[in-house]
Amino acid sequence: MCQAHKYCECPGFRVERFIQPCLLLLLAQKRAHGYELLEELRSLFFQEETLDPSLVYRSLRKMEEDGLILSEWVTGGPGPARRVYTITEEGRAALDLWVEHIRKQLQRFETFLREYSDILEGREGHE
Amino acid sequence: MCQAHKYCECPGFRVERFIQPCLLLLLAQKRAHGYELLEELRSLFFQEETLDPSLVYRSLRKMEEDGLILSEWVTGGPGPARRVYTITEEGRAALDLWVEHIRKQLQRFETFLREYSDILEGREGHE
DNA sequence: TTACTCTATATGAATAAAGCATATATATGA
DNA sequence: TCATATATATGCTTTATTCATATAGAGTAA
Repeated sequence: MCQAHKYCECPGFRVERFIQPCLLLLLAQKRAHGYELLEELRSLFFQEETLDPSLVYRSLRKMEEDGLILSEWVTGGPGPARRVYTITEEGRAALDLWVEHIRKQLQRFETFLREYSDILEGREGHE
Repeated sequence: MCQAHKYCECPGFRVERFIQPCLLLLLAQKRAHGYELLEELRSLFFQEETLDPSLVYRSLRKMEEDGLILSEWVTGGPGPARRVYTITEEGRAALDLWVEHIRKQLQRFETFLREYSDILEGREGHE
């Protein structure tokens, strides 16, 4: 097994994808179906990284179960039938709470990178 | 069940704790034992939030298994025996890779918060 | 000396999140 | 007709996290 793979992308060496808040964010902008959301997630957040469609579809079903979004089947357009999702008021409230968590986590990341810089400076100082 | 609890701290509504990179970061600064690392994690990153000791100890054992850190028992000090960890070269390399991932994730968070601000402005614009 | 607390490490069991493989079906273009 | 893009979904497995609990040394207060 490739070492870089082992320490880059493998479980234990990845940062959570935060799919759920991203889906709520996109659905707060406009109603959309799963495949559309998958494409938007890829272009907006996960560019080069793989994003498993099953994770997106499963997350959507889970969020509907929890009352954060609603779905309805739309037929008649091109291609197969689409399940189109709409965010609920509960979903908007959940998004607002998510934002608080993401702000906190962002601060943790900044702390982390600051501490890391200090270590690098320490290394240089000893040269 | 409390709704705020359900949508704040419960599984599915939290941001990954990134314990492993934090442990590598702290051990890149100085060797330390688990309990010490637990306390440092709490004061530096997780202030008010609960941090389960079992997660820390289990992460440390996993990282030792993976060759990122080494441990030895230290007795003779006050209190029970401590298992003291030292980072390896492999561990330092893993930390460097983690840093890249955290920078990327930080950018995603910034994108997320920017998009969220746009939605809020949209709301205000319609008033 | 007993009870209590703090320090210190660890495991079993359950649940949640994520990844991998795969199935299904429609529509379109070569 | 065959391949590809669109679109959704489930089964299985692994990994991460939480909760509960066990163990034990050392210090301190009653």
